[in-house]
Amino acid sequence: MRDFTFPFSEPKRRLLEAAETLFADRGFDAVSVRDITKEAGANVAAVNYHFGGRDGLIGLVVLRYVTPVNEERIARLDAAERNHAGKVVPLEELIGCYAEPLVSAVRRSELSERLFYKLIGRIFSLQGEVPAEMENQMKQVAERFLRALGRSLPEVAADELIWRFHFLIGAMLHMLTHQEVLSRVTNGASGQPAMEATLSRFVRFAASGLREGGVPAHNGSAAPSPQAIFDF
Amino acid sequence: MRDFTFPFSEPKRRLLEAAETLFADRGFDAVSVRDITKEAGANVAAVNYHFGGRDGLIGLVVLRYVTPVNEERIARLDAAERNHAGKVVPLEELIGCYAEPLVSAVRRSELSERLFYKLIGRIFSLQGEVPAEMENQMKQVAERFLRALGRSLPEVAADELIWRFHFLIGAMLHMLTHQEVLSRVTNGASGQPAMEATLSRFVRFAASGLREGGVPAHNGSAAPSPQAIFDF
DNA sequence: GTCTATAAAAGGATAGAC
DNA sequence: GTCTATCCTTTTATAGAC
Repeated sequence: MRDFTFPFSEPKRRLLEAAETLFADRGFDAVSVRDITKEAGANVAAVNYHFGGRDGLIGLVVLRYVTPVNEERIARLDAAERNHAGKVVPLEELIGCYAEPLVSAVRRSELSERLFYKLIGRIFSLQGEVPAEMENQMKQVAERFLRALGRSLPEVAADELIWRFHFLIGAMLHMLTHQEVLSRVTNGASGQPAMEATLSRFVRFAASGLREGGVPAHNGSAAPSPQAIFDF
Repeated sequence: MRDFTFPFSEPKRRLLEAAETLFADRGFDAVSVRDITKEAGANVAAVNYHFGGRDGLIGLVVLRYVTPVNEERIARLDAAERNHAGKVVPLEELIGCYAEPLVSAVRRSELSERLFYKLIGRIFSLQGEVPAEMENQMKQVAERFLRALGRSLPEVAADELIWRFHFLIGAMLHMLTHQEVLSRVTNGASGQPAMEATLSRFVRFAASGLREGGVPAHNGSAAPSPQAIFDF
């Protein structure tokens, strides 16, 4: 996992931390260079000197959050495939390899859980304007996971699997980034469950959706359904 | 379904249309009042006169897109429950009542499909700063659909169902708002399927996830599973 | 590396003529 | 209702002292 914390001088680190907090809270567009330098106790010129301008800072913030997550995803997938040596990795485990690095990243972050997920949401709603390296990472991760998922779900066509994986990602991001909205909209009926419980719910939901028409649940040595059922 | 098109004068309508296009394309924060008035061929003061300022315009754009969708959701759910007179509405049909109004709204819109979904994405990434009326609508819609889903899935606990519905919403929004990203990330392997096909995939995925551990597919008179399975 | 001072542009809003 | 002209604030970026 790449370490983004070391190569930065103290003022640079403070600027970065201030930027992350403010960007998370108010959104990239709503935070000015002045807001950041003021919060960091630096002068207005500091952002230009250290990051080459506002856009350079945004790009760095984005990569600093996205890169460790994607690297951990690959590392965990490597480990899972090693552990199952040649055999198929259970679907729930694959989903865990993909989703959990996002959850564990919050612990390494200086940001609060609330702000961290808010920042993730803002990064993914940048739409077409994400840094090129972030999209490269997403490509590599998607390719690896789609290959692994394909081995676990041989009865699902490749393009069908892509879309199901896409749905999974949407559900995962929404789960993380819209917890507060859910709580408000349901008048608190969603509860305040620990992230582990929510993640477990998500994994079961997603695994079931990915299988769709195949075997309904995974219990170790269950035989996979020979054919996907399309009855809708 | 409320009609937002009638009560506006011609210049007001032009301003609104320009605002929607620009907001969709560049994001709310990135578009200035001057951009909008220039695009609409009006003068700078027009936005303030007609909408009481920039924020008023944004609020109107949001409600104009969200309200008809939510009203159609309720109308379709009403119709479905009427058609199944007292009996349980099939899960796939409920999901359709929720998701399809978003898809059919694009046809009524002056915006291209691409821009329409981009705008939807921007609205939902406003996070805590959405208009109060939008959140009220979301509350009422969620309440109605959760009740209906609960009748179709009596074996699923209420809070569990809330989270599964939350996952469904995330998958649906991501499906609509990140099609282009998916295509780029998969090097075009996701194809350019018609929205009907994608929606059908989504309905099957979501129904399967909502059932999770219950009966794997719905075929008319299938008996519901007596108990949800929690084996993860 | 860090700061102050300042340039140069763009932002929202409004007063008042028509 | 529509327009022009203008006010005032805030923005990014940089030049140049320390």
